[in-house]
Amino acid sequence: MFRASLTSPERVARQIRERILAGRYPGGTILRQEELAAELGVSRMPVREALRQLAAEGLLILHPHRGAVVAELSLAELEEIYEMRAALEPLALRLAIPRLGKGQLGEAEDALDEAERVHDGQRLSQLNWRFHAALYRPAERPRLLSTIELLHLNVDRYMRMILTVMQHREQSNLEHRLLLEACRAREVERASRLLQQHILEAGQRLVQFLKEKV
Amino acid sequence: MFRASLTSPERVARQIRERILAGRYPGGTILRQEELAAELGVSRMPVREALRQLAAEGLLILHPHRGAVVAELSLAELEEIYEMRAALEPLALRLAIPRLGKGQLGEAEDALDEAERVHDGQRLSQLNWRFHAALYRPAERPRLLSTIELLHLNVDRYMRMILTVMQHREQSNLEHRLLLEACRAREVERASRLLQQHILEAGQRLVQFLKEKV
DNA sequence: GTTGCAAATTTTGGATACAAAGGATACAGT
DNA sequence: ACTGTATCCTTTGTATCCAAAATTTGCAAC
Repeated sequence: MFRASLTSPERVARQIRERILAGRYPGGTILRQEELAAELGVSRMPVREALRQLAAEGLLILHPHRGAVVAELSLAELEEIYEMRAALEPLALRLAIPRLGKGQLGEAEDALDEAERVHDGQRLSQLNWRFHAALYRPAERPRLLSTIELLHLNVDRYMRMILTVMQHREQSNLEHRLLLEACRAREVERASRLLQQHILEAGQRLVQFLKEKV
Repeated sequence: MFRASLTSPERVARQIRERILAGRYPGGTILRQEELAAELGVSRMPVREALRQLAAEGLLILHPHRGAVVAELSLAELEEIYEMRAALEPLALRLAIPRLGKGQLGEAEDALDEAERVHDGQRLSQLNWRFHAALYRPAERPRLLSTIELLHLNVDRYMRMILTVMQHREQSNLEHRLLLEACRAREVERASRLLQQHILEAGQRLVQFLKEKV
């Protein structure tokens, strides 16, 4: 029979991933297999598979015989990801709106409500994804959804930094509320326009924020 | 210093990938590590990493403790991939057209010329990708390009089947020529409209073809 | 002091060996 | 005959060990 039985490479991958996203391993960090293995209480073998997994997700770059380096995202690449999101997410939303039920709308609203109360970066990032994913899921496009998720994953490290800036959060919340209303009203065109604009503007704010931070 | 030194997992991944795309391992096939290892003259370890790589590419599904299964693409998923391509490729083309040089236009044209003479499925698939990639590359959006490449990879198995059907090829070549002309003339809007239409229609033809084949 | 080379060290890549999980099979009980 | 269960076999998962590659260090020559 089936059993979930999370296998070590997956557990290890999850832990390393979270460390990268939390900023504990900034871009450029060299990850040593032995070190990770010892720290996570496994041998190097599962670590190697985890590293390959994370490399496939775009969080690492594997240099043969030289090790795994945490991927650095240039501002250009960051903007690129937002361009891709701006192309894909409105597509998902368009397909989803006709099938949106009370359940998803409620889930999205709950995420927004909590996001206004909470202040932890990791949690805010989770809620942000939950909001978006709830709206896209009814489209029933698994590949599209997981591609979008991967893009989110890749900007998440930087997202978390700006998610604690109050000005950004207020603007973002406002846009989210407007988007949700458009979805409720089944106004496909307006919703997808709002979403595209929301993504592009969030991208611009993030790039701006990172530029100033240096 | 640097050395290319293709590492075994990559070699192994490439070979398995080619077998999947060529139809030698159809969807649903269970891949046994030991068997692959023996056949490719390595131990199970590089095979495992290769399998993980291919799973990340979407060609396999890894079931913990139960093995790797070649991914089956339902017609719905196939259409989904074409929807994604129709969203992403016109974006890449728009960004690329202003920067298209003689080099890329020539490369694209060469690919079309050869595609009209050649009849081998694998080669045709290569040429088809070369044509598209040549037009997108000047956009200088590496993630966008590799995402598109991944989508191509995932439909390639089915593409190869229809690429030997003369009627499809003629239609496709015609559309490619029109697209190339629009690019030469720097008509961004027309070119991106042609491309989107080309992708959606190719997807429809493929779905139709596969439906009839059953 | 700087540059070039070579040995030594570190670190990754790959193979073998062992453990554990899943599935198949045979047997016992009803 | 059928069902449930225990055991065996196959296959995957993980650890350990050895080999190969890359980096670092030390030494020598200029």
